[in-house]
Amino acid sequence: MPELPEVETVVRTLNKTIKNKVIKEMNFFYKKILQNTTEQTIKRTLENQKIEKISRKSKFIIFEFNEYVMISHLRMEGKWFYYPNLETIPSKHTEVQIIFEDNTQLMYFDTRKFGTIHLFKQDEYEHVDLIAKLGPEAISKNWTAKNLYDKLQKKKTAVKTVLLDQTIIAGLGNIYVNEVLFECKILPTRPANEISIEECQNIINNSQIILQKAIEYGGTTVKSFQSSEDNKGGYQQFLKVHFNEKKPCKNCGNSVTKMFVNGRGTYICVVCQK
DNA sequence: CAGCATACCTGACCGC
DNA sequence: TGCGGTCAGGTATGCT
Repeated sequence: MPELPEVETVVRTLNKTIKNKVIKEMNFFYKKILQNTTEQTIKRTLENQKIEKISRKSKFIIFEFNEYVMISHLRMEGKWFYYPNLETIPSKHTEVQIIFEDNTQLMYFDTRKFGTIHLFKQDEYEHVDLIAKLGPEAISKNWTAKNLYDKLQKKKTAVKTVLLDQTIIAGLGNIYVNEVLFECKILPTRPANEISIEECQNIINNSQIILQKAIEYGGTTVKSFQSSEDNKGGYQQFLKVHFNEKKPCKNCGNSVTKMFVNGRGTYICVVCQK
């Protein structure tokens, strides 16, 4: 499901619904979701503990407890839904059920089973590769044109592929990178080392504008993205090229083309993007 | 190390 | 109706 705006939306929703709740019981129906721990260990560690807050690092959701953090990555289709009572019971694609002391609950669903959960000590997680290797956040002020330019200079692959590399820049995914490159009038297939410093500045500016706006609208609902069961994203209406194959380009009216770059669906206007 | 292919999974959709 | 192929918001791993 999620790129940075969708994950941010989920985190905001979770802070409204489950912050300060104490876990009574955790159930894992798909145990392979646990990457660096076991069902027995995570239950022993987190049951009876309070979720102090939920934060985000790039596309990772961080459930913060007193001494530990549980880190969830939704990958393509993961969803955390809150239910105010116990009437909803786990179903076919429920992988995790967290029941709180007040008999409310949180469930994790993931049809494709790509999502992951890690358990770390609170004071160690920022230093593990998973988190430490991430590049600057696409919406942070620390991301400068010079910084991006220097990184792109070292790569000969398609600029789109490099922008999707989370160790270069964290938070862009396939939808928004397509939108950003369209807005910048840059062909996704251009070799990264041929992107000028002015174009780097343009990529940064447009990434920040697009991601911020997507956050305001609660993300983009593709198929089933929802931050909660009754809350769908609203950014789809602003997509200019993604999902717009054969529709007229919003700038010039030429038909939007779909192609593949490094195996990912890529939407462009061949007239506007150079 | 760079760059590319493949693996991880399931379901929806399309053409025959 | 069924079958086979393709595609989907992501990332880790392994090959050349």
